[in-house]
Amino acid sequence: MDTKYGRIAAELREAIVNGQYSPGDTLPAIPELMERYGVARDTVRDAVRALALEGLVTPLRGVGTVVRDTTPVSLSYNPSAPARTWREQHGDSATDRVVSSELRPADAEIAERLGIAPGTPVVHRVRHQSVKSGVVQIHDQWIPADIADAIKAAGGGDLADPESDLAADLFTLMARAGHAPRETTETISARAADPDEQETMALPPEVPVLVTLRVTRGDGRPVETSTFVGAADRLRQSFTVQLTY
Amino acid sequence: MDTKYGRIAAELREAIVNGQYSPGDTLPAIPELMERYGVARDTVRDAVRALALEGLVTPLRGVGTVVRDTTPVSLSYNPSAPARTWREQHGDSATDRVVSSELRPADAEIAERLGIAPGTPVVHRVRHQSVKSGVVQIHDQWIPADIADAIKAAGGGDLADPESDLAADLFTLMARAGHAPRETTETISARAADPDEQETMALPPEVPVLVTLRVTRGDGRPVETSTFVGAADRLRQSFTVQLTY
DNA sequence: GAGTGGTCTAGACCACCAA
DNA sequence: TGGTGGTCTAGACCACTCT
Repeated sequence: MDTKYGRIAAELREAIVNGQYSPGDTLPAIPELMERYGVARDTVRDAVRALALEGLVTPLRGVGTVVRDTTPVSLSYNPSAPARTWREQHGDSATDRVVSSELRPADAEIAERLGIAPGTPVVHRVRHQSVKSGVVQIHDQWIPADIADAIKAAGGGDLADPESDLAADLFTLMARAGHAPRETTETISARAADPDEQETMALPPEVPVLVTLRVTRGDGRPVETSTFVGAADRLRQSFTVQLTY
Repeated sequence: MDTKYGRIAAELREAIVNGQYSPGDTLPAIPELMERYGVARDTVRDAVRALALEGLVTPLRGVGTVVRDTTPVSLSYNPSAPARTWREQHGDSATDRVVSSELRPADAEIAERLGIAPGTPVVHRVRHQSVKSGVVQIHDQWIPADIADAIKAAGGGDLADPESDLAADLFTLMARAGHAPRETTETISARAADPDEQETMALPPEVPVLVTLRVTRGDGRPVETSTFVGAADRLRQSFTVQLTY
């Protein structure tokens, strides 16, 4: 890059990856960078925008340009033990917090994913999955109300109550309640983050999100569907499939 | 968005999704938009940049701001028939072209993925996988040279020759040559596109790429590793896993 | 209130492409 | 050569956060 803002971005990038700025630190303010490099305000902003685009920094009005933590977070799909919890995968400093859980009528998209009529009651649960540096994935999950009822009847706990401590992981509870998951399909894509997502995960607008749609089927019907949204520059999703040749 | 550039972007976005501009068309030039909206040049550019960030348009110097084709392209992973070809998945207008194929020493990363010593010869194949509107995925593949030799000896064709027509899909050839694939692991993430990728897939710099790393193992050793890089706003990758509860 | 980043202007020059 | 987008300036005003 032989532009001014490109050179400034390169210098700042170098300083960040070399550890001269640590995650949480703020870069020098725009007026200071203007003076240091002898350029106009918009030139500095172009440089900062380039870094934000790479996911290295998050400019915050009234605060400064904050250096992000870009340590990768891996999600692995292991068919023989697919329901490992977030904390089991990421250690004790990780948290998986249920932020809401309620009974609602299914909208058109969820109804289609679950193979039910729109308006049928479903339990909608939202979790924020975090590592030390903050929320890295938002998990929206929908479960048909009759399956939630079966789990409650089997002593598994009340899914629609965000305060309820469940007796085990959801798939195990489903199995105990006679709705054992048999097969799961995930569809992965990426897109720009919406403002809500930017706020919860402290993402600069330029960092995309990895979006995973999951539909889990039991015997003859879907038992659960989920949408996972995570910071694309930090998540790695892996899975293994057996082949027959 | 109650900024000027946000409103201009919204109007242009509306016109694009409504079909007033078709893929390949150019938006009105910057000076015309300046006059139409009564704003300064950089305000128009901010609006155009927002659209480029969403993957809707690609500004090209000397040409204009070109509207992109954003039809989604789905990739599905079907364990019972995992080696479906690109054309089988996407129809006759799709192409899967081998752009290079050569014998080379493995670099450190590839050696690690294949479990061999750095410098061991491997066949490196590069394909461009396209749909009607252009290249949407770049597939880099590495195969240990001894396995390529075994395939050649079994009459499957010369992998290192980009002109060679192979007798069947690679995994089938491997099975015939005594190196049947047994298991494959894919790791998916997303990141900004590098300049090469931007050029081959006609991506605006703001559109991220979905990156899939694949390692395929046969009996006791990796038989192949691949890197797939595709336009994240167009690709959907899905896979299905059987569960046991 | 002081300091931060966000938006916007009017004008200039440059790099690139097509006819 | 004329038109396109890309960069850059100097200055202004605004929105937001923190103390």
